[in-house]
Amino acid sequence: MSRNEFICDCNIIHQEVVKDTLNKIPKDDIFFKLAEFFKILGDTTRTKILFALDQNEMCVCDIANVLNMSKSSISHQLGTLRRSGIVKCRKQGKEVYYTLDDEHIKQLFEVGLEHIEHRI
Amino acid sequence: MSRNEFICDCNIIHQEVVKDTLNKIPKDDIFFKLAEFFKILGDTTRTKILFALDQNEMCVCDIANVLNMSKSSISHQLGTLRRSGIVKCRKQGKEVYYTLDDEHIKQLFEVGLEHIEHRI
DNA sequence: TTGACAGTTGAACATATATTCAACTATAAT
DNA sequence: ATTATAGTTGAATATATGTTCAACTGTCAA
Repeated sequence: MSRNEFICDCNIIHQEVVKDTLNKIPKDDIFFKLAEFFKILGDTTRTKILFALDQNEMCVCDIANVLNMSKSSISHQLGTLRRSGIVKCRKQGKEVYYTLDDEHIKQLFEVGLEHIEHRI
Repeated sequence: MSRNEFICDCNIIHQEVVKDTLNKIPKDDIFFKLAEFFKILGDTTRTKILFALDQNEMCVCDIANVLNMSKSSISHQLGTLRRSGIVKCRKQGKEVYYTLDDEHIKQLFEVGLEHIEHRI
């Protein structure tokens, strides 16, 4: 069992390590969801929105002014964040107010910033 | 001061909130680096690689076998992870062995998984 | 020296995604 | 009722990115 048992184009050099890892590795859908979550955080517009909402509840126009971007663009991103369960909104009159809906965001930012500092 | 002072296409509805947020918000390059870091984690292939490396030091072929993907693809992703300072490698003979080079990865995975659980 | 294999790399291709634009809904004010 | 504004949405466009392919380097063994 050293070759051609997998689709990949190389031999298994360390059978035990590979076997051990295959035993421990979670199912694909876990990685899919995990990557999907981090992908949401992997955009400057969204990270700015999340930072802003961590400071204050804000309506779409407020956010657009803070980021100096169009309402449409912000609204699209807020939709993405809402569908991911990271922000929630409440409607009041003509305005829609957004807040964070995830207690991990601040923590993730802190860890992320630590990584950045560590890399300078 | 309620209009046309910013490029964005809407009024400032809550001046104080906007002002307060603008005072607190970090500079663009911070968000750029932060998003860049999270973007790295926002791909299933890379999250799998990182999980695998968190279990064992592995060479490229080992990882390719675990993920059932081509050497080339894995090598490209390892390059991305290396340039981001998330993994490091050592060469021994023909093989190149990779390990994690960031103490935050496990922590980030845990927080990410908490978010996923919370969303089910 | 020759062949085999681990790994890297650049180009090409396919796919994903962020922003813009235009049209639309809903609410408030006159 | 009409007008103005907040916000949403789908299509289009431009850009970013992941994988494949082919060519390449470096190391080991015969």
